Amino acid sequence: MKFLQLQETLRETVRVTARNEFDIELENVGSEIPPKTELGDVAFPIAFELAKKIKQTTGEKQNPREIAEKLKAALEENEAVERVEVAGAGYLNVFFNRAKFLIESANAEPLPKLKSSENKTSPKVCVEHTSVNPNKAAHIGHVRNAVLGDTFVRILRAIGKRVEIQYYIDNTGVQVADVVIGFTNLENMSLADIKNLDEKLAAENNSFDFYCWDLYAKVGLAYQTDEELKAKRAEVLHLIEEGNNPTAELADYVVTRNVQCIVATMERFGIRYDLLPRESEILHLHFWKKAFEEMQKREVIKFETEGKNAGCWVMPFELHSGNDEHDADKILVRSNGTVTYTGKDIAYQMWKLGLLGLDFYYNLFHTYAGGKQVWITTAEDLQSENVPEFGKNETVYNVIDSRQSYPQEVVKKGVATIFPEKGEAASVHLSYEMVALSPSAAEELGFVISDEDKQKSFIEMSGRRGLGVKADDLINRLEANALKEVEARHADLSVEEKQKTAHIIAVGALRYFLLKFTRNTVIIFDFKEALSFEGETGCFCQYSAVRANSIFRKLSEKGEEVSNFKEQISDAKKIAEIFNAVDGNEIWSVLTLASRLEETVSQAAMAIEPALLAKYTFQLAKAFNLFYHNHKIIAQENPIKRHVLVAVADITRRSLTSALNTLGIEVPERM
RNA sequence: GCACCCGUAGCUCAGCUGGAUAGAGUAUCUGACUUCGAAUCAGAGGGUCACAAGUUCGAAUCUUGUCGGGUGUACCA
Repeated sequence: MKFLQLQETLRETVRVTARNEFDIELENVGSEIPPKTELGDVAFPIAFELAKKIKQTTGEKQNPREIAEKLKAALEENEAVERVEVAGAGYLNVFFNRAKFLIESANAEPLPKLKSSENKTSPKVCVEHTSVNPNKAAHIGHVRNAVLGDTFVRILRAIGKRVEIQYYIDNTGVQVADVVIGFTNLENMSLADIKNLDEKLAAENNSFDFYCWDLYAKVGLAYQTDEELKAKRAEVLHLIEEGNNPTAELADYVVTRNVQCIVATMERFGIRYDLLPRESEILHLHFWKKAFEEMQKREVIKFETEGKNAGCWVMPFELHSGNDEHDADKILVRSNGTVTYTGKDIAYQMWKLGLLGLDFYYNLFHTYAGGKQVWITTAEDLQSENVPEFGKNETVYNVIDSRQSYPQEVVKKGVATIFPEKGEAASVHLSYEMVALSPSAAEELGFVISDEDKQKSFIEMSGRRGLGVKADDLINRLEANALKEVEARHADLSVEEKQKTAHIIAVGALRYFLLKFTRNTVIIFDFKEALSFEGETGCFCQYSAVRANSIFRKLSEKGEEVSNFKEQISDAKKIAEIFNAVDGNEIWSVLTLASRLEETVSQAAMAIEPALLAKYTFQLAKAFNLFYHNHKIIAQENPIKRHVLVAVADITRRSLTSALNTLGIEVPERM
């Protein structure tokens, strides 16, 4: 809608007037939403600032109210503006022409369809998220990562960006080695045995990643007493990295099966990927070697010949001053010649930004329902056809929890040091705080909590300890609860419809629960709160949209279609009377709130904060519920008022639906 | 030690680049289904915005300090 543009136009008017009348250049003109509709639709507390600046430049003392009067006249020239009031010590409160606004909004899209997201030549950005190690099932912490990443993707697309979604597969890390050791040493299984087990699990309706979850925890436990087993880890890790041997083959099977499970889990939450880049290819296709050469050529790393880092290649840093215990420099190549994770990450980041000069080979990994494809990298050229163009991104957003902000800083600064022409702005760490368990939630999961842990306000989840809420378990519980509610309300629906509805509600509940917290808030997981369908929840927002839709279903049954109403919304004078009536402000405030979606999405994109959109969606749903209770639409007798109410309800439900979809939440038919 | 994050109602959290009377949800209490759907709505109580100083027309928001909590600071990933 045109709320955003109107606000920008008014801002420009303020800027121009300040220049012409007072010879003052205003860089950014702040605006705010007045606390009450009665105080206007947008306010500029700019006169105070102008008074100060005039005094600074000319020494002349001017009354803010007089300054505001001059701006008021200029703002009132805009025909979308009904009037401007100067309030308090110098607030400029702008009131829009309500009837005109409604007429224009009735036919506008809540989020304008932007062509550039489909334009193949416009610059592309990359969002990398999920990054669950492929050795176990995903837990709720991983889901926070994926939901944040996925929602940010939807926000970027809504503002017209082309986006590439990657899930990095760390298939040569120690976690994978640990599970491999579990299979080969604790369970004495061969690859064939594992395949048999996999089939058996599938037949029993158990999943491979859940099995690995338990096995990984067992290995962790065994390490505590079995030094010999722990020593085996380095050996297995080396074999996996090297490739082309039975251990690597076994590891590859385990990894691929886990990735399949995790991709399927995420699909349940509406999360899909474009590409799964694997660490093994970064090694085998010599990405690191190329990056290393580039760093040497540009002289941004040095070989230490003495001191405690002797024999290592390091990247010098002044990130933090460093002291006796901790070095300021970051080791990229160990003294034994192997590359650290951060080193590999720099090479990967270079590739993502199109700076490496090398590329992967690709193979189709999976085709989603509806035909969308997800690709995986390979080390050999498999002559795949119709491979999309990956990499070469303008900007890269890495969704990684805040505990990794130091290595992320190294990657960002590292790449920027190697390629000053690209700069630091191209690498964005989309950082967020972890999901932890309250001691009581951990006990509820059946874990024995130490006295020390009981004292803590929260307990970190740990794959190694098998401590965590598994994503599939949680969504299963949510679906079961939702199904009970749907059955109680809509017994007449078919089983499929009930299940589909329960699924949509469950996803809405979980996604909203994870998105309503701002990124740097630690979520202390609480079952009661996460499982709730009441209050500030996704379900609340969905319910609001469902009720709105049911009004239009009823209207449609009576043969009244929305398009007819739009045509009848034309008589500005009569519409104005409705808005000027006692309950006019209430109707108007829902309309203006519904018109702020585009602005909110753009704010969420700028601030990289999906919670802004989640909060807005809830506010809008709440405003609609109030409107719904106070105004009977179908029964409304005054025809003009009825048209206005229908138009406002329609604009609101479309905005609400768009907002929810941008959060990855669907609106069911009935619930 | 150093770096980053956090401290707002009993609890869980919002509060945008400083702006009008600090807001939600939840919990507690009270009311509303013969109505376009009660997974809803209305009302009540509940605050020294950790503490102190500073910046200014104006501070929960910015600066500094103090206290309390978290995370990181690996030749782990």
